[in-house]
Amino acid sequence: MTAALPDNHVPSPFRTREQRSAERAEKREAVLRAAVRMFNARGFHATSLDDVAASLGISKPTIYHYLGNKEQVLIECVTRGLELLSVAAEEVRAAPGDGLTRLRAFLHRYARLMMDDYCRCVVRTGDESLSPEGAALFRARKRGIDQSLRALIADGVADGSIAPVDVRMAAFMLAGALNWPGRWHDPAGPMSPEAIADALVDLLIRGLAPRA
Amino acid sequence: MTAALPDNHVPSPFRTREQRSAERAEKREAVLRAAVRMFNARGFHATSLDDVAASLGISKPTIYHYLGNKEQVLIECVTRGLELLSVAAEEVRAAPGDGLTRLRAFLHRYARLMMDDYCRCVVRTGDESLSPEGAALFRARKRGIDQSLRALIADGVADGSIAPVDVRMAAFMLAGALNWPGRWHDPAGPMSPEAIADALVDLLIRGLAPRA
DNA sequence: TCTAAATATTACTCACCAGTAACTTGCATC
DNA sequence: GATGCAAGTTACTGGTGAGTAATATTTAGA
Repeated sequence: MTAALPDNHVPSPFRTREQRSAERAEKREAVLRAAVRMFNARGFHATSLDDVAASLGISKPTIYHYLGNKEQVLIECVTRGLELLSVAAEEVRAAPGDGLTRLRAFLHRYARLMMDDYCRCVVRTGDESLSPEGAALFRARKRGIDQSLRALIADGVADGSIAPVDVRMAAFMLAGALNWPGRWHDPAGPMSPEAIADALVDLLIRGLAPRA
Repeated sequence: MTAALPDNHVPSPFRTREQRSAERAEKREAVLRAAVRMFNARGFHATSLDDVAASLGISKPTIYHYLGNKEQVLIECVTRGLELLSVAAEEVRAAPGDGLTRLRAFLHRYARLMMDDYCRCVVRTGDESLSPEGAALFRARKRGIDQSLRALIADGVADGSIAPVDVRMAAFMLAGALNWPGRWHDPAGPMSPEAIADALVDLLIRGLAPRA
């Protein structure tokens, strides 16, 4: 965290412009982090910004100094989560391999991400918490990820590495199964996100029927 | 709806005691039905009892005439949903057949139920909406259903009709995949609950990998 | 040293909503 | 027909929480 300092440098209590701007960004980040944790634990409506502020040892107007209003706090949180998922989707789509290999890679990353605070917030946030404009944006970004997922499935069906399934329905099924950990996973629990992702992806690809 | 009437009977505007009691039950039911729809559409916290009352053309105190408080409204709704799921679980557990056959039957009924208002409410309601006592009861009943699901999977693994999977993880995966329609399914959409259930169960049993 | 911006606070306003009190009307039974 | 219960109403209370105004304090920089 600390940058390399010149010889015999006594750390100055005075900050440069960049340091101040970085500090501001860090504080903003801390607010979002505290907020997303509370939203996930207690729900958006049941969490007051006073609570969030108190958990950081500050007062509510300080939050308004960094973020416009309560909805913007939520939007920033879900946007961060959506960004993580989108990046995963893009990277996998650009990778080589047949449909099933790439789908498996995506599912694995998706499952692990679902145990991240911001991604959990994406799954736990319903449209009803947002204003019409916010909800429209939210839906659009989710649709983008869903379409990446469908494209991967369609590729696999086309190249024969995936069984000839209904693409839309398969995408719903996979999303449901992989979103669920966002609701029940306990970070303090015994299973690591990695192990959970392994097990889930394997079950989804192979199914429950015994292999002949 | 109307009972068989004696010859030449002119319907009386006066109700018997049973009729009045049935009417009361019917009105109570209508309140729950209107409430669960709104809870599903807008979320519990975002729905006021004034809104629910207005949608029925009555006033809020009337709701309190039939139900104790807002939480009790929610509890009645989720209890109805849990009851439907429990009954399905019990019937399937009592039925004959190998593990896979019975599991498939349960999954199918579960998937269809998930498109019922009360069952959707079960999935969409988080513990945070309830008081500690309410949440404990809610969790206990959900655990019961989960254990039925696990028992069915374990039976199938034992008799060889299901691949040797991790039972806990498989139960999580199945629940996630089947709960999801409760969030996205649009009753006005083109696919019937029956068709959705068929497709999902098939995907879950067979997996995405091509059959050899 | 003086000023302006950034950071934070206390102390409010305003709206919404759960829940209640007190009252009205109508039906049913004695 | 008097009495009492059931079903509703209007009009309130009280609490909570989003968002704001006014203000204090620190720090950067001229």
